[in-house]
Amino acid sequence: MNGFERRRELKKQHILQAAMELFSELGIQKVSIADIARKAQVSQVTIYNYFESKHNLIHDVFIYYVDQASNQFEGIVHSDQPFPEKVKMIIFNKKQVSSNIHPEFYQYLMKEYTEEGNYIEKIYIEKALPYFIQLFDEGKKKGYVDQNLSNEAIIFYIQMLKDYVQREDVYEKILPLTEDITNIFFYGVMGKK
Amino acid sequence: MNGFERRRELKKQHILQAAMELFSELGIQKVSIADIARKAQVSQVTIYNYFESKHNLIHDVFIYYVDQASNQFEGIVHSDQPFPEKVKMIIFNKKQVSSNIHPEFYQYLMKEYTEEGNYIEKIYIEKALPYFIQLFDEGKKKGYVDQNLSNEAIIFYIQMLKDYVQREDVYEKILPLTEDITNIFFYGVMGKK
Amino acid sequence: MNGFERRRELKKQHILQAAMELFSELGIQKVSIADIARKAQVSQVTIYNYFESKHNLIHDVFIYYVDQASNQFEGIVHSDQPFPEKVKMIIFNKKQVSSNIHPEFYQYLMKEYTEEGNYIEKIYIEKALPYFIQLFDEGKKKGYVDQNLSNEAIIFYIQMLKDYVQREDVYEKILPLTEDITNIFFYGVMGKK
Amino acid sequence: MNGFERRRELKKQHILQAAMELFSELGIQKVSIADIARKAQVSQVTIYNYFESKHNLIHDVFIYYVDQASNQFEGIVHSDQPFPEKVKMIIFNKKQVSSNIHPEFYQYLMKEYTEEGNYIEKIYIEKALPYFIQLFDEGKKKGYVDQNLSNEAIIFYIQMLKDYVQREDVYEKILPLTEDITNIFFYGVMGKK
DNA sequence: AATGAATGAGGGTTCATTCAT
DNA sequence: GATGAATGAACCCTCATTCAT
Repeated sequence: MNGFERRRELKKQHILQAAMELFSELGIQKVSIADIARKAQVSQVTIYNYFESKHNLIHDVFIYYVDQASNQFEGIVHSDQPFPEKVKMIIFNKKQVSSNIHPEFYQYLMKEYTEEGNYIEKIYIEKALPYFIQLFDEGKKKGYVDQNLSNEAIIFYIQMLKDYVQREDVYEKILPLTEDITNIFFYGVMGKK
Repeated sequence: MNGFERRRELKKQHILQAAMELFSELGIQKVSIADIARKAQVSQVTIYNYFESKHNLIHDVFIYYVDQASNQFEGIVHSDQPFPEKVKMIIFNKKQVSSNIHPEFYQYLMKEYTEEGNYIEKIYIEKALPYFIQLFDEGKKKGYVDQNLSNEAIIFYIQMLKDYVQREDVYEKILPLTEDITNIFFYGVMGKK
Repeated sequence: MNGFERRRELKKQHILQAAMELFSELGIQKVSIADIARKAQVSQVTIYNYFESKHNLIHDVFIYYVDQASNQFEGIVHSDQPFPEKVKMIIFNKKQVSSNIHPEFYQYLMKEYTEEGNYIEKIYIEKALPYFIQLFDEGKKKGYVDQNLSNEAIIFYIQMLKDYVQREDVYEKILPLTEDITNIFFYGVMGKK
Repeated sequence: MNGFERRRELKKQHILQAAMELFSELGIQKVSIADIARKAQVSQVTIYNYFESKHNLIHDVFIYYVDQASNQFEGIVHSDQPFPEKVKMIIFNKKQVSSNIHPEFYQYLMKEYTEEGNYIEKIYIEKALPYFIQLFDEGKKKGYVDQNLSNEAIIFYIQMLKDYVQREDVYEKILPLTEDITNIFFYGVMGKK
């Protein structure tokens, strides 16, 4: 990658970052291209030169998102903390780019794309899923996780928790419940016996 | 309530119902007043006569929603099925008007209103919450639920599950996991011992 | 048609008239909805309320056009002037709404519509063509027109002439040639013998 | 002309050719500079370096066009076919670059330029007209054309026919009428006596 | 000389809301 | 009270053109 391409790539990421932040804060539909252009300090047309349409931009933001997420995720999975600590971090570490897809992205993309939908899902599975599985295989081996539970069900739970915890409207209310929520996750509403 | 008022009230509910259905199907932002007017077979202005603004309409749809939900909810709580069955019904019974707020409603209202937010929350707490608490008190008494867990945490979990299960994009993938998900809810990822 | 509908119809025609004039003067592509709205003294959205899209508007202008044209045309055909005079009028009477389609309309519609294209052509044939045929049957009977010539060929000639004569860029240059052009039409470049 | 200039001239013609083809296919307004740049495989700015504006480019395409046309035209006029055959070729030979201006060019230029208009017309007259006149003088001498007809009127007819025949939307419908149309051109609607 | 990047201006279209009847 | 008609503001997108390298 030469200097030209590198600069182009940087600017692209700059725009993607701006878009991602605005999308996260306000939702996709409320953010206009003009908003993104303003935040990224480029003209609207520049965005079109890079991404061709709002649709494509959203698509690329999604990939950017998954990419960043899986990197951070990998860090946690490969760290040498005890298993429960890893799980807690994944669920509650708000600053981290969420490793699972923000639901609005996913929903939007699935509704609008249909065909590309499969491709997007593929990307997601390839990038993010393996770390989930690796993590819970570890959990099962170490006795923290019931061996009979399907990975799908566990991942569903983690994703769900992560999504919710990261939503601005619930985050604050949940903080004091951290311990209880972790407990429910590990021991269920029935509790340890 | 005389005949006039009754008719007015009916028409209002008619509009609310139409709006609710469209919001549920397409999300709030994608539904225009014109769409609602078409579906409810009234003129746009009639909607304004009743609700004054789209904002207010959404507000009222929300209340309508919570109202319907809490009624159905009450039915389940007061029925004479065993506790775990009640929980399962609440989480997985898709046809039922969701007893917790559809997240987009909640998010939208919280972001837009701020001030009224508190009022809306109050409504929600008054209407829907008591049944939750009643239900889990029953669960705790009958030994299905750990007495040390806070109601807030349990309710958070239930809401979260219900939300996710009801989302079109995940519903189908989750169906085969029903058993596992219920198990995790009751016994955690660690499983029964 | 009650008062409401009549007024609506009038306004529609008002917009159509404005659009037609602008299209004739500047071509279709150069005329923006804003231009038409300004000329018709309505808001842009009003135009959308009536016609739904620029595309549809053009379509309707076309029909409006053909309609007006065939009326005027009928007048000439049924008048009691001698045959050559009628032909001359049709070709050279510029003020008359051209009875054949302005080529840009036709081309635009054919390119964009494809499917509706057939419908449009049908309209045209139903409305305008019969008068052409009637006229030239008269011409053949009275000995002004060679009986062996196909109506298609004659109509093609007339249309072509009319189109050209009405084009702003050639009109003035042609005026002094009126006599010659008429002669060629009747007697060919070879001339009367 | 040295090597530099020659190369420059070649590139210019390359661009002109690309532009001409696109204009012919899609009309002037629908073709963007970006389209032309893509087709000619140069950057947009290169086009501006050579032609300064889209306006100028159109102008130069026009001249390029007339130039090519008059060359082909000369070939026909100076060939040794019988006169009627030459005329037929000019009118119906679609592949040949039209020797008369494509109407959209002419109209566009006339409307936009006004001042330069005269210059363009001059170019056209200088290049293309003499061959027309030469051809019809031949026709008059050989008895195919009425001596009393003005050249202007004849040329008007030829141009008009050529234009129409070359339009995609009418070409196919006209093919079966070739004979009739040629007859009308030579003998008029009245027919040979 | 040639290019990739960038942009202001404008076009078609939609929407929540108001006006007039 | 209810409606059809009308609108200003905003949105996505395109284009001819210029800037910077």
